[in-house]
Amino acid sequence: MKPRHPHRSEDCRAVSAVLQRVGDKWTVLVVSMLGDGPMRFNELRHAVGGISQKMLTTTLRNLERDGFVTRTVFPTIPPRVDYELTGLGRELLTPVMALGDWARANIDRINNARDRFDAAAQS
Amino acid sequence: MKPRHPHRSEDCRAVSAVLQRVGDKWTVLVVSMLGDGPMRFNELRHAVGGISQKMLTTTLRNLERDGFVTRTVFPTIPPRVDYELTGLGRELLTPVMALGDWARANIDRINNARDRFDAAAQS
DNA sequence: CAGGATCCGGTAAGATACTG
DNA sequence: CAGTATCTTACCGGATCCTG
Repeated sequence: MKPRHPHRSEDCRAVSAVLQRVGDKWTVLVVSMLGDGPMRFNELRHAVGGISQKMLTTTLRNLERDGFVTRTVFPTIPPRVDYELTGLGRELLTPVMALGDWARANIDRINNARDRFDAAAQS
Repeated sequence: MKPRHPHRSEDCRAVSAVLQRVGDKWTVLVVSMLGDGPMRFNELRHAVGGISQKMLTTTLRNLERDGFVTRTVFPTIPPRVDYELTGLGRELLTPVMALGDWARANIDRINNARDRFDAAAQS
């Protein structure tokens, strides 16, 4: 009687790939910050906090590559670059936020399980 | 007029931490396989496909540590170990599946964006 | 201001061999 | 069967310095 949805290997890989992008160290933070509207590089850097400029650059490049953000350069002096979520990026935000809400709601349970496991492994 | 939900730094970190666990290379595959019911080690290994026994072991240990799966040892010969999702694990499956569905639905758009970006970067 | 270039350390990930 | 132990490789993430 189980629903038994297929688990097509190919699909699972695609899901896994997307989750790996989303799950890398900074992506979610950056995307959720951009959820409030376009931001400049250093503005983003400061808002996220604790990210190096290198990692912010690579994170943004990857997001741009996958079509989640647009990069707009204003050829002024000093230069100015705006990053903004695309439609795809905003759509991504929905399931990610859902997972985020779940995480917030259950982080205590996870931490408790972790503490119990570590305590049990102590012996 | 934006909703402007808070982005409490602490919360975002927790979310990010959970996403990193969920987003590591094999976790989603393993959890989704276990979504159909308990499985043994090698059964899981074969079902996932392409995972080394070492990575499967560490993935399962981490999932056990965080309270997502239980590990049941039958002291028979040959030994038998069943892995099964906990309640927490099954709850996790819901938002993860939602993200998975989104990923399946949009993988083409992502790949297209990627191809376009790479083609543009060619010059 | 926004980043490119470079170096370095830590850890993830795989292959292989061995064990209860 | 279900791991553990060990080794090697690869890449991630950070720090620092430099440029238009």
